[in-house]
Amino acid sequence: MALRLFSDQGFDVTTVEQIAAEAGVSRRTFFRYYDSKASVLWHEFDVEVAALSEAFALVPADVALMDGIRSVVVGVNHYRAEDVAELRARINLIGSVPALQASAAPHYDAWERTVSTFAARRLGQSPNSLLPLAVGRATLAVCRAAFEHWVARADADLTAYLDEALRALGAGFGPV
Amino acid sequence: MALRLFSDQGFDVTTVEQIAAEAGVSRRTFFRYYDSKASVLWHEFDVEVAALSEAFALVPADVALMDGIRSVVVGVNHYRAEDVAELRARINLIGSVPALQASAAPHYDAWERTVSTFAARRLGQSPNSLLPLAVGRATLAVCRAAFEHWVARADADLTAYLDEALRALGAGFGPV
DNA sequence: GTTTTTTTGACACTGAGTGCCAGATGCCGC
DNA sequence: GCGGCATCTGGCACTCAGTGTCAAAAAAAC
Repeated sequence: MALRLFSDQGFDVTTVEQIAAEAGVSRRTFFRYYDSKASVLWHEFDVEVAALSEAFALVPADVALMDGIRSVVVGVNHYRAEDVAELRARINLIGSVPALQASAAPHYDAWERTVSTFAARRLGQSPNSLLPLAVGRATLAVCRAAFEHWVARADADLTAYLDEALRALGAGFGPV
Repeated sequence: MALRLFSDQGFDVTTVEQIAAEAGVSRRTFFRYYDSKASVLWHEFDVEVAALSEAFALVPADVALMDGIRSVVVGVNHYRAEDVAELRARINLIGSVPALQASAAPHYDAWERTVSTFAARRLGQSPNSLLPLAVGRATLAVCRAAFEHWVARADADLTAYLDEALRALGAGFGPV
């Protein structure tokens, strides 16, 4: 499928024509199922957003804000062993191809808004207030750092990096 | 110039042909000075990255990591009163036009790397290590929240929001 | 089996971005 | 001044993503 084409020959040189042919449909039909060439890769990510949102609803009220976020995010990012190779390929592409980084914004936005909504509830503020916004953005930021760090080295579990990054965030990256 | 065209009629419907005509050059020449239609808007931002990098070099060694970051970022974001309107227009466009959000990645990346490099020096680690990466990303994340919050309401100074967001980050968004 | 609705493919079009080449423009020593 | 040089510019042609339109095909409903 598309992921293999992108990984093998590169995202930029792969045309929609090719992807469509691989899938046995016409170019025009491809664009009826996906908004763009890049959006093929974001489907899994969007699924995670939905999972995130469900998991947040189950966090007990006595868990501290950043602890709740950390447990939810780490929990949602447990992958089956047979899916890890594909996950790595996807994150690697997203992290290294400029055209794919460019396509990230709306998906990141939905992810962040999910966290912001949870933070807003906990803080008794609107999701558009400064603090909830900042919490949502910062959470994704450190997770992306963990994702990329994990892809760069094969040495540990993804969740270990996520946990470390989110703990550091919750501690204000200090005391230093 | 381009910013006015984008603000007046919208980014998407403004063609490079128009911008080039406005500047009195050909379409082809436009692309010799700018990589893309969007990159016109990022020049100022890239200038800030350079200023950031210089300011970090002057931070005394006894200032705590997140305090140093906060003072540098806030210091770099003091704008002259006559430039504020243009800044608002630019941030507003960047925050609301999908095509412009998509073009942000390389510029954000440079900004983040500047912060990561400072954090790495302070932590005695490589800029590619998990923690410095996370600090750089998270710092931009909360600043973007502050920028957008500032654009949405006209009520306070930009630096006040930046300061608030960065203080919250340094405190791990707690205690809550 | 016929009508209605959905899905698909073909075609044409816009506009971003790039490679290529020829002409214009500026700059040097002489 | 003038020829030679490098750089800048504009025109042209091309690829490819993405979109609108419409007619044919395929499914679904009756």
